[in-house]
Amino acid sequence: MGRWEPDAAGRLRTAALELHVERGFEQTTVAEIAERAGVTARTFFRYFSDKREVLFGGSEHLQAAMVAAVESAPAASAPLDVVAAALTAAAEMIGGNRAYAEQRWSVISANADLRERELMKMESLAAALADALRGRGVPDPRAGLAAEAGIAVFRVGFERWVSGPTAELADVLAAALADLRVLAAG
Amino acid sequence: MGRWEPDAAGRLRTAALELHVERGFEQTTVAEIAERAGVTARTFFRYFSDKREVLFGGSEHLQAAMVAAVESAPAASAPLDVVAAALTAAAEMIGGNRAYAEQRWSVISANADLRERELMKMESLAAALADALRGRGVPDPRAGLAAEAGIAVFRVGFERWVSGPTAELADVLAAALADLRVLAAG
DNA sequence: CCGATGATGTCATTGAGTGACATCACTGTA
DNA sequence: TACAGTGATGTCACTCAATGACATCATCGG
Repeated sequence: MGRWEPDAAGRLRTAALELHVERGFEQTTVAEIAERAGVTARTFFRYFSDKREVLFGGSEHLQAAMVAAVESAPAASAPLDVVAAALTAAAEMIGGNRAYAEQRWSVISANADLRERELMKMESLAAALADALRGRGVPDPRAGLAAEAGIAVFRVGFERWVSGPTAELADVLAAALADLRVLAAG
Repeated sequence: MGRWEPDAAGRLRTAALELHVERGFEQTTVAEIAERAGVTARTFFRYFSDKREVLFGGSEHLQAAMVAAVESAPAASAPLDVVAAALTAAAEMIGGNRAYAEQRWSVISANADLRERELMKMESLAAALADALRGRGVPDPRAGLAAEAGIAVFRVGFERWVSGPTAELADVLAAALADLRVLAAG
């Protein structure tokens, strides 16, 4: 046992989400989040590089899972099928916590600065996927394109999933990818 | 003639780009930009909602041109062909000033906050294109998907254009779109 | 000549973010 | 047992982005 309550970062994440739901992101100061978590604002910035970052905790795990799915896909798979495997991996990781996803989404979509950060995370994801595709031998303009297209599918599908009626995330993403294929063929 | 030098916004844009090229975005304060432009920092914030926005002046025009291209495309065109028309319109608007685009790009790509804002502008563009496609009768999941895919093509193509050897932006974008079609078919 | 207008300046304030340094429980080791 | 080292946290001071309130003043219409 340490000198302090354990898991300061987790407490900060919880406190932040609570306060953001209660009164909105802009109306919440870092000092207030820190106070609810039982630390000071200085400690907040030791765990999170800025005020927004506290809402984007699991993004490295999601990225790692999607990259792993790309790397472990059959060697013969076409690029977009590999991307499909990455989307399935993402759905497995996120699709189970719809209530949490919805709450977090309501906070993020209500604030422009948070939407910006979300886009940045998606772009980082796309860059990692593109790298992984290049590692499989997909040549350069196509690797980036397949990755970006995959992220576009993810974003459109995810938004439909959190906003719309009950459905499995994996199914929504698969349908969106199928739609993209139809579009490109038409 | 006004009481002050005209075109304060233009002077601020010029001063900002100069300073950002000279010493980088983070190492430049709003007060310094304003001083070089001959105004105060308070005036800077009257023209631009935040420090980053001064670098994204023409984005409304680009958006308007692309939306207009979508709206004036032949009624029989498939969604992705309509998007292609929008990309052509974008290339016409941007493709001429490669030196400026390169300078601006070097500033933006060197800073995470600016890349975030750039992504936000792209997303706003995608939303506007999706709206325009819906206005043409493209049903809802596909409109968003086609718009996002088009923006993905634009981003990948634009980056290739500014970074790579001499080529026409319109050609690079057309090639990227063709690549996307190949990917989706494969 | 005068009052309205609009662009700008001045001032005060809040809050994000950072660097420097102090504190203090716990750990291992002599 | 004592003591130096480590690591997480607190404290303090500071810079700078961003905003609201109010003052200033040249120009324009009457």
